[in-house]
Amino acid sequence: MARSLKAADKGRNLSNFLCFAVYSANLAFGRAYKPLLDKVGLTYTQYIALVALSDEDEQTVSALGEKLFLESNTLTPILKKLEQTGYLKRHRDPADERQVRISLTPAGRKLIEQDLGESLREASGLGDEFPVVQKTVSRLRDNLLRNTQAGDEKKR
Amino acid sequence: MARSLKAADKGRNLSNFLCFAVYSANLAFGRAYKPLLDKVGLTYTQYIALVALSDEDEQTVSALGEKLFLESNTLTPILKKLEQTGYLKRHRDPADERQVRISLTPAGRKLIEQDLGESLREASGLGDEFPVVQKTVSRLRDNLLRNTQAGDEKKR
DNA sequence: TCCGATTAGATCGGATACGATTTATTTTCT
DNA sequence: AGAAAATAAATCGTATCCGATCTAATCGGA
Repeated sequence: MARSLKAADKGRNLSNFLCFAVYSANLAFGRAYKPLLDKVGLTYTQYIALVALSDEDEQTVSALGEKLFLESNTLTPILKKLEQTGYLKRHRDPADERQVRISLTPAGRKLIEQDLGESLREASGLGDEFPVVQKTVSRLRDNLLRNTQAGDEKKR
Repeated sequence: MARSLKAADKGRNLSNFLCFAVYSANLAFGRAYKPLLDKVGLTYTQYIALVALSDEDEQTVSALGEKLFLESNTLTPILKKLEQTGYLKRHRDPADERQVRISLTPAGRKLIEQDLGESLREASGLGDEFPVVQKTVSRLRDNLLRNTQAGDEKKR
């Protein structure tokens, strides 16, 4: 019954890569959210950005980027699109014209109140493990950023 | 000691979103791999594709796509790039000219043998949990695909 | 057999990620 | 005060993802 030691057992097949599990789970989340988000005309990333913005009004682009692990090169186009769609407003901070402050509009806030992802809690099939997995994966992320060059610019 | 019920406690702040944990962990993996992959001139997705190809020679694009949860619209450009770089070869199947067969070159196989991700096992900080998390996240992915519209076209 | 349906890849357009650079503003240092 | 350094956001080019469409090859039924 024990399998012989073929190439696949050397630890290099896909299922042995944690990075692939995370990569593909992320794709799966994107697809699971798609039908829900299509109804409100949002993409997955746009939705996540709105959730982060619901924390607090008048956040700057970099503060938001810190929560989302993204920078202005990625965020600026997304925020401009969300402004066009009417879910948020952007304006330069009069006290420091370099910064752009972002706030949800009532429409944006209303959208977040709907808790679109709730139905996916069941679809995850994790049951009581749900919060544990959440914390574990978050810890994994933080460890990776801390223990690799990925977080180096922060340390300087 | 108990916090009062503010907006953040209603379950909609970022840290309560499993999808965000997965999303950001995936970003973190991409950044952790980046310095390693830069040395061999590969991107994160290209590397994952090579790992999947190391399973077996002469895979078709759709067979590879099934492993990676991707389709030809995403894979074709990546595979063409990897062919240019010299890590794989593509050729039409003479028995069915619709299909393209893909195999690693010796250079591609040599690259995979190096086990580039090994050092990240420690950086993940998961210790003995590593294989458990791997399985749990894979299960999460499979459940999401099965329990949502995301996997619907497969059922028809 | 032959024509419509199916299948496998490829192509195209829109939306992220991200390194590198640019612009505008503010801070710092003398 | 004034020039250099630092900072915040935006811009640009490359590489994914993905829906929709296209093309070429194969299959299937009357």
